[in-house]
Amino acid sequence: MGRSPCCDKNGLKKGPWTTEEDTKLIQYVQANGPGNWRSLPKNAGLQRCGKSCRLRWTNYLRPDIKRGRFSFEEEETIIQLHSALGNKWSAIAARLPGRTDNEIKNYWNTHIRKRLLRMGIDPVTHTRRLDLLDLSSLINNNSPQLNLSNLIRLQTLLNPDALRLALSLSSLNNNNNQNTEVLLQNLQENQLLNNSHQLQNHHQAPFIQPNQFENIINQQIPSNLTTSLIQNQMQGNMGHYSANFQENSLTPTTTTTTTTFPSYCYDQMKGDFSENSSFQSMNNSFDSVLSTPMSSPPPLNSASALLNGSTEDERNSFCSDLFKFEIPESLNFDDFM
DNA sequence: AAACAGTGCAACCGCTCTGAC
DNA sequence: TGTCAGAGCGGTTGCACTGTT
Repeated sequence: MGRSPCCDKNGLKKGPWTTEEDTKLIQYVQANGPGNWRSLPKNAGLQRCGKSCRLRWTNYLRPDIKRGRFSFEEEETIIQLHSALGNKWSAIAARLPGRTDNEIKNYWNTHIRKRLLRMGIDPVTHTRRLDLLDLSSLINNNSPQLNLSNLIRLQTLLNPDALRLALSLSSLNNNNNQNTEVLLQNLQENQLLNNSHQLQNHHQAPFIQPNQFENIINQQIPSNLTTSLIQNQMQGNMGHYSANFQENSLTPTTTTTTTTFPSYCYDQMKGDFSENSSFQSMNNSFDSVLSTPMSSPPPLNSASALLNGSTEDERNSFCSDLFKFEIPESLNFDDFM
């Protein structure tokens, strides 16, 4: 006849636990220790099934449970462990003292998963979902040059820093197909830069003008300059990728920006760079940054400082606005259909 | 102010897996 | 080897809270 049910469902209470029930369970477990859950409700005078008692104890009443919101470090740990372990919540919980598997699972499903999706990252595979932002449809790959009109249209959608970076990167290699690929990758990556930039400076960087844009496209940048520039930007402390594209940027009018990332973002950037031979030299910089011990307080402009004490919305916006575009009212969407 | 929708979280359900006996 | 209890997991529900209309 198979296994008998763990408890007689009839007559047993369900739903939220009362403080009285909690007190009974705590007192019983303190006196007798956890375990023997099937007989516990009867011995403790509880009208609950053993499984309900076990879940209540392990997920809520255990003295070592840490309540309250997840810290930024905990969140990072969850993401990194999930990328390695998958949905093994108990294994993840074992590495987060005071957190339960159920709590982590709920937090994943209600916060992190949504955030990753908004970032265009598949929460299962932890890889970027290109289908969410298929910029390739906006650029004519048959053109020997990057299609200027399309790029100008892109400029209306993307922060100018993104395009400056893209154009800088495109000068690294003379292969146009590869250029386009690199451009597409880094246009998306640089949404990170823009988003953090906005978070710190609380204002929108000015858009460059079309005539400036043509000058940018026509300008040739020595590849070693650009590479060293980007390498220099990776000398941020505390494991944060600090990018300052401004001093050597292609437009002289904007202010210096420093950009920081959660280390989770480094993995993505590092992976992206490693896929392209033009950027392999950057990997050492990533490695040195990632191996920097977190031994001193983070700078005020670090992601930790920004996120730990900020609101949930702010934390969301830090990573979730990666694909947020400014769309001018005059934009004709038919052009993209 | 009330109705409604969206969100977060505790708790539950059903199932599988594991280890002890 | 089969049974059982405990543990773990994915999915779901119900409710309280909050923001919007």
